[in-house]
Amino acid sequence: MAQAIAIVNANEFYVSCERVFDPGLLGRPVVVLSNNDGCIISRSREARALNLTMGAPLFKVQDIVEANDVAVFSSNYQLYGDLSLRLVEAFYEFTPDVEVYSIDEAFLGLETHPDQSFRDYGLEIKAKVYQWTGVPCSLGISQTKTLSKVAQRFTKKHAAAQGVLDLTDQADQTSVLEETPVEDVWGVGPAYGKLLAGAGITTARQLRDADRRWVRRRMIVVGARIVEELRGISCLPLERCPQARKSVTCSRSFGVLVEFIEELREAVAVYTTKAAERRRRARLAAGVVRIFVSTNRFSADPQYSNSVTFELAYATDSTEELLAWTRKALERIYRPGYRYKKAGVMLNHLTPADELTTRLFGDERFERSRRLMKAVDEINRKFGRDTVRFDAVRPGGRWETKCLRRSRRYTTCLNEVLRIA
DNA sequence: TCTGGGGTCCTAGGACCC
DNA sequence: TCTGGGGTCCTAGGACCC
Repeated sequence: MAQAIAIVNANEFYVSCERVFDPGLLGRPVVVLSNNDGCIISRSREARALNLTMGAPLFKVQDIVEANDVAVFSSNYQLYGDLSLRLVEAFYEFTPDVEVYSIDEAFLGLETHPDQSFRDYGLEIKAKVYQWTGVPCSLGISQTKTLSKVAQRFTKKHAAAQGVLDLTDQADQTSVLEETPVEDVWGVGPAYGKLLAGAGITTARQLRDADRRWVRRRMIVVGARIVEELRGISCLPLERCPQARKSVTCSRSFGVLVEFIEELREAVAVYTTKAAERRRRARLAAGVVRIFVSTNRFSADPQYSNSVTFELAYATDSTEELLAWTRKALERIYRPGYRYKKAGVMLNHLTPADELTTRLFGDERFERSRRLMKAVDEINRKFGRDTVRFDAVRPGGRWETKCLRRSRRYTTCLNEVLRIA
């Protein structure tokens, strides 16, 4: 029995999700935009060929988009999240050793029988995922996560090996690492890429064979681990149980610039509610609340950004209580005379909500508040988001994030399901 | 006119304590 | 004038990921 780690990565995931429900998009250039319809965050192969780069602001590439009839979508996270769950279900058909790494990829612990190659096994996984979801993916297989990533990116980039590359053999590793630019290694970003280039290290193979102490000194333990992993020594084990979140943020850019505190208040209240709902779903209470506001950093307007953090005497998961805190926080940092572009709410020091200590004062009121939240959550679950809400929470303001080209929520919203005429 | 959002980990350095 | 050593805790900031 042979063992290895595989990374399965959905190709152009958001674009692929859009294509699942609209096959007319196949073969066409397609892009998906970030929140507020700002930047390109997913591109089809055809869009890439038009030089539409990752992260490009839409307004800067509008000419290319129009000249080539590029299909443009706002991001539809309900749809992508739902398809992501279906991908994971497919993975579990093959192994219980699944680490969901992000919305579009997972590490799998693989075991094969002597008469089965990793590559054949990988092809089976790829086929099953496609059959179940309609989403194409690529796989890399090797001894460590970092090597598997190298393999997966290599097969994707060179459209080689039908999207499944087994890189468990050492001689193969050396030749692929040699052809891999060092910035393509998982964990090497722009800053480290530059540092390494300065030292004459431009390929993944050179990094693998670099002096350990030098790397440890200049790229801290993170870099040292990368080198070990490239040498086939696993430092990043598969994590089957996801670690509990340490923080949760809800922040958005505004659709229009906001000057007055009344509108900021509405936005902050909406973000607070979202963050609190997410925490209650995960049964976690927050001990620290932080809010921030900022102007548009790209504009020539006077700039201001600030944040404030409150440590709560008692952790809470009640929207009611959190709203009071974030409202107070906003008063503290709001300065008139600026045009605000963005605000956000962050919850920290998350602790299990069932283990909250009894409060010395006001515990009864807190319990009442929690019962209220429970009822609110149930109603909203049954009848849809914001069926009941606090008065401070007013969605639909001018400030709301733009989302003009969202496809239908085919899988999560009953009145948006696909119709067949 | 229009430029995303949500995370993690690691370290240096300051504050503070004995 | 001379001015220790070691520990902990916290935060800000850098780097990376998707």
